[in-house]
Amino acid sequence: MTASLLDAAQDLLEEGGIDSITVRSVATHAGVAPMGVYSRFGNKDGLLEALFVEGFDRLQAAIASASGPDALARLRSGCMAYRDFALANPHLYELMFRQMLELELSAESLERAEQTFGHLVSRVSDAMAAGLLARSDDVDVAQQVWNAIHGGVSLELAGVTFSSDPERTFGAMLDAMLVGLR
Amino acid sequence: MTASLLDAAQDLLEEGGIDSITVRSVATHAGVAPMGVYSRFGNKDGLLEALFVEGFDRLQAAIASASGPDALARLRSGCMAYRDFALANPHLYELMFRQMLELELSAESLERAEQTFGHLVSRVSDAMAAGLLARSDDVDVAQQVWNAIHGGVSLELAGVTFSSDPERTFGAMLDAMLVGLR
DNA sequence: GGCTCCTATATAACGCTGTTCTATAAGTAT
DNA sequence: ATACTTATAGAACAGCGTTATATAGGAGCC
Repeated sequence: MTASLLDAAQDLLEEGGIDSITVRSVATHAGVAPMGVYSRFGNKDGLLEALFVEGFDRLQAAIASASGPDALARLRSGCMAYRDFALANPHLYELMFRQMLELELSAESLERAEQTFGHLVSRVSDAMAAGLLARSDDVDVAQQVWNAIHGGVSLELAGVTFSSDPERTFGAMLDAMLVGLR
Repeated sequence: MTASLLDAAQDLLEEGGIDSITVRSVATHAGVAPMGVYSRFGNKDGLLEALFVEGFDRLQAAIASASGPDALARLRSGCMAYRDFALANPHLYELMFRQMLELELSAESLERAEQTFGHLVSRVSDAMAAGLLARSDDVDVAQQVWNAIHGGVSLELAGVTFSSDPERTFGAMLDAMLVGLR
């Protein structure tokens, strides 16, 4: 039941964006009465929070699956996977970062999101250990990288791209960043 | 009348965020009946679009006012001014980029936003002309810079900063970016 | 000046939203 | 088999954006 509600919400999200997720639409799509959302998730925000967590888990898996010949290549590959995930799940990505602004999320949910960031920190740390990035605070550098890739993805999803080849521009930004951090 | 409605909307936006902007609340705050919003702006989206345009105009002014001893310093200073603007007007900044996703804006409104980007392109172009950045497509490079600073600002506004000193981290990201583009 | 027409504003209503309340059905333990 | 707890269904409430209707005000003309 709780899974079917989540599935229904994801379907509606993919199909019609955030606004098409309403308590009634999700419940109907899952073949349940609206009250089902409240008994399972407390309220609509609880349902959105579950989507938030699932989104970060999937994002983390996408980053983790990236590979490469050396630590810096794996970092770069993970960042490209980050972009691929966002472009493949635009509405989910939007929801994940909008909820961060609007909802006050539970400690557990925030930790799930931080775990994803932790993966990025590890990759940065590995690259530093391999001498491929200048040694400094790995969390700080990971934050800088995340800033850049999140911005690139956000503007691309918003349709604000003045580049003819967004993927190439994204890669070029990433390379400039990594060169500057070397 | 149309100015007082805009002022009322800005007041409510600053005070309570995007959700506190409702047709009724804005009209009441401006001492007008709800219908006034429709006669002046067509509908609520028209009002939000007016806020969007005004936001980009103010952002452009903030970037333009930045100065420095050379072209690269002026570019960097403009980026820092970009961050200052966003932190000083968090809800307005959120609205500006959310509307880009949700509303389909008029051609004129989009052009106003593009003018702001044009200022950034000019600063990049100047830095290239002065030999302080590697010569390449200025629009493409400006996009990369915008990606990075928008991401940094967005995550900071969302409260997703694992750095102890966000301003320093933002500056470090910017420097890494500019070094990589040299 | 008085009358007509047009425009703009106010009021009420419609359909939608999230949420809550009440009553009914189902399932379990004794 | 009965009693009690739990979950579900349905209606109802306040708020939202929007629309339709009715009323007031001002401009143009005789």
